[in-house]
Amino acid sequence: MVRNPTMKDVAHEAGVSLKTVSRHVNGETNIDPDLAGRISAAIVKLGYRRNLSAASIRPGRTGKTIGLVISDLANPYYSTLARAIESVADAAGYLVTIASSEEDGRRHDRLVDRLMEQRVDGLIVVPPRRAARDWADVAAPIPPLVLLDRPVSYAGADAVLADNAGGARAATLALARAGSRRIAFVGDSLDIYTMRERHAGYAAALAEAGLGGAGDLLTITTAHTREQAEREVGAVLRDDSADALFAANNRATIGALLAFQQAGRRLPLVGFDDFETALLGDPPVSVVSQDIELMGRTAAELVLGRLNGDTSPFATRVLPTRLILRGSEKHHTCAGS
Amino acid sequence: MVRNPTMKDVAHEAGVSLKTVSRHVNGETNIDPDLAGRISAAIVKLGYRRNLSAASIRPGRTGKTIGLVISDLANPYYSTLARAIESVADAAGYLVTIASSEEDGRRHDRLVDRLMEQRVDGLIVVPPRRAARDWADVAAPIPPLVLLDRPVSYAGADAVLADNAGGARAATLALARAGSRRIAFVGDSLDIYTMRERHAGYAAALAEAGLGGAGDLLTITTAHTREQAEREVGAVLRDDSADALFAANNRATIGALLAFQQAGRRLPLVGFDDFETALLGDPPVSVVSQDIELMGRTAAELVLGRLNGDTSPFATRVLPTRLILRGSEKHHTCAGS
DNA sequence: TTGTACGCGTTATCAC
DNA sequence: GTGATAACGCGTACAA
Repeated sequence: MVRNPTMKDVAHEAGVSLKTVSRHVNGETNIDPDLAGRISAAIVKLGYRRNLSAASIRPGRTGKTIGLVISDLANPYYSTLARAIESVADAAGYLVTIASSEEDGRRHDRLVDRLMEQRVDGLIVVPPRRAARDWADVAAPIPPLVLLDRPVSYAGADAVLADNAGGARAATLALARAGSRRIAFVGDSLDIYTMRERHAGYAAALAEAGLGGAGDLLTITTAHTREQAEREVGAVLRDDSADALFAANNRATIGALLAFQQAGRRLPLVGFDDFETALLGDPPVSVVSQDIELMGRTAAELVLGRLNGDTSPFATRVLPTRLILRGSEKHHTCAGS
Repeated sequence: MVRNPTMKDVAHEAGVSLKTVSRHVNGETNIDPDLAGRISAAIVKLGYRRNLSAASIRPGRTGKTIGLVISDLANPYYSTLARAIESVADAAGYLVTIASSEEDGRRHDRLVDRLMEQRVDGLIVVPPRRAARDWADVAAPIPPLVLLDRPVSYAGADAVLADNAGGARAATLALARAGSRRIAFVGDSLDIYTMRERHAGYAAALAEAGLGGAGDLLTITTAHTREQAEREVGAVLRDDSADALFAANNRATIGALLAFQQAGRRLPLVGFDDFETALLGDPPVSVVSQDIELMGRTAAELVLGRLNGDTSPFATRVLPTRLILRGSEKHHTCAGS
C-alpha cells in the first residue's frame, strides 16, 4: 500500500514551502503564477489529495458532514427523507452520514454519540419510540440539532413534524362521510408518537361524527409488520367487527389490501402515507399524503441555517398533510369498475 | 457556543497527564484505580467526548467510515442496498456516508473525490452509466473498492453483480412458454450496463424460443421514468405491437401496470425486481427477484475483508436471480379470479 | 504505572 | 508574495 502523499511532499516536490501549497490548495489568490504552476504539477505528479480529516481538527474548520439517525433506511419513508436531506446538504457542500436506530433507544444513543465523536456539524434525528436518554442529559456542546417526527422534548432543538392528527382526522371523517359507522384504526403501537397523534385524530373524528363510543373496541395497535396487519384485518373481515378501516401507516395499508385480496372482499379504506402503487388498486387507494421531501428539505435547511449563524428561537415546524381520495374510501357492494 | 473539552482539559481537571487520560479512554488496563476514578469523574464533569476526527489522523488510525456512492437513495433498490451495507458496517463498528450520483458522471467523480479526501476506509460504488473518469486514472492510494451492478473495469477492485442476463432470459422464456410470440422489452437506456445485460438475456431467450427476428422492433429503451413507461406500454396496447411484456426494471413494471389499468386490458407480464405490492396485482405480478440485501452484505463484507487484511485476488461475485411466477406471465382472455 | 516529547496533516500567525 | 513556526487533539516511543 502506498502512503498518501502530504502537503509536505508536494512542497518538497515543487520546491516551495508548506504554506504556499496550502494557499494554492485553498484557492487563495496572492500567489506567484510560476510557483502555482509548479505546485499544480507536483500535485498531479504525486497524486496529492488533501486530507480533510486532518484539516478539520483546526479550530473553525469542520468535516462538513451532517449526521442523520433514522429508524430504518430500508423503509421508503425514511429513504425519501434521507434523500431530500442529502440533496440539500450536498448543495451546501456537506456529506451525510446515515445510521439506522431500528427504533432501539440504546442503539440510537450509541449512534448519536458516535456521530458526535466524529464531530459532525449538525444532527438530524428521529428519536426512537422509547428514548433511553434525554437530550438534556447530553453534555454540551451539542451540534445544531433537528428532531423529526417527534415533538421537541428538548429546548435546544428545532423540530419538523407532519400534522399527523389532522391528517388522520380528515381520513376518518372521509370514511364517515361515505357512510361508514364502525371505522377501525389499524396501526402500530401507540408508544410511537406519530401513532398516538394519528389515533388522537381518528378518535376526534369519530366523536365529531357521532361515532365515539366504539373507538376503543375498534383500535388495533398490533400491526407492527405487514404480515401482522394482514392477519388483524383478516380477523376483522371474518368477525365483521368493522365496516371501514383507517390504516395508520403504509404497512398497515398494504396488509389490509392483502387481507382484502385473500378474503375476496373489501372494506372502505383510507391509508396514512401515499405509496407508489396506490394507483394500481381497484379501486385506487385513498391516502393521507405527507410531503416527505419537504420535511427532509426543511430539516436540512434548519440545520444549515443554524450552521450559518441563524440564532432565532428554536421552533417546531408542523407541515400540512393532504387527503387524496381515489375511491377506496367508499362502499363497494360488489366487484366491478 | 461552548468549546469542546479536550483530553488536556480532562487531564488538567483530574490532575494527571495527557497520556493517562488517553490510556483510560482507550480502555487500557495498566492504570491506577484511583487515577481512573478521578479521570472518569473529570470526563463526566466536563462532558468530554473524544474527537475521533482528530484521532484518525494518526498513522494506523482511521475514522472507521465507509463511503457509498449510489445513483439515488430514494430508489427502493438503492435504499435496500444501502441498508444492508449499513447493517454489516455497523456491526463492525463502521459508519456509512452515503451520496447519490444521480447517474451523473461528474457528480459521481466529485463525490468519490470528496469521500477519498475525507479518508474513508473503504468505498462501495455504483458507477454511473457514462463514467466521466476511469478508475485507472485515479491516483493511488485508493481505499478498498467494491463496484456494484457493473463489471470490473478496473483491476484493483472487487465487484458484485446480479445475474442480470440469466434473470432476463428466464423471464422471457417463461413468457414464451406461456404461449406469447411477440414479447416486447420495456426498459431504460442500454447505456446502463444492467439494461444491456437484461436485454442480452431477453434476446438470447427469444432466439432459443425461435422468436428471434422480432427482437429489435420490440425493444423499447425509452422508459426512463414510470410515466414514460406508462406511455410506451399504452402505445403498445393501442398498436397491438406485442402480445407480452418483459419489463426490465421496477419503474417499467409499474408503468406497464398503470397502462393496463388505463386501457382496461392487460398483456402477459414479467418484471425485473420484486416490489412490495406485486402480490396485490390481479393476477399477482411475476418477477425476477434479485437478493438485494445479499448484494449489499456481500459488498460490505468484501470491503471489510480487505480492511482486515484479505489480500486474495480481486474477484467478481455474480449473485443468482430467482424467477417468481405468480400468474401475470399467462394470457388472460378475460377478467376474473 | 506514569509523564515527557514528538509527530500526524493541515491551517494560521507573523515576520521577512 | 513567501516561508519558518506554532498550534489543533490525539497516540506513542521512550524515559522516569
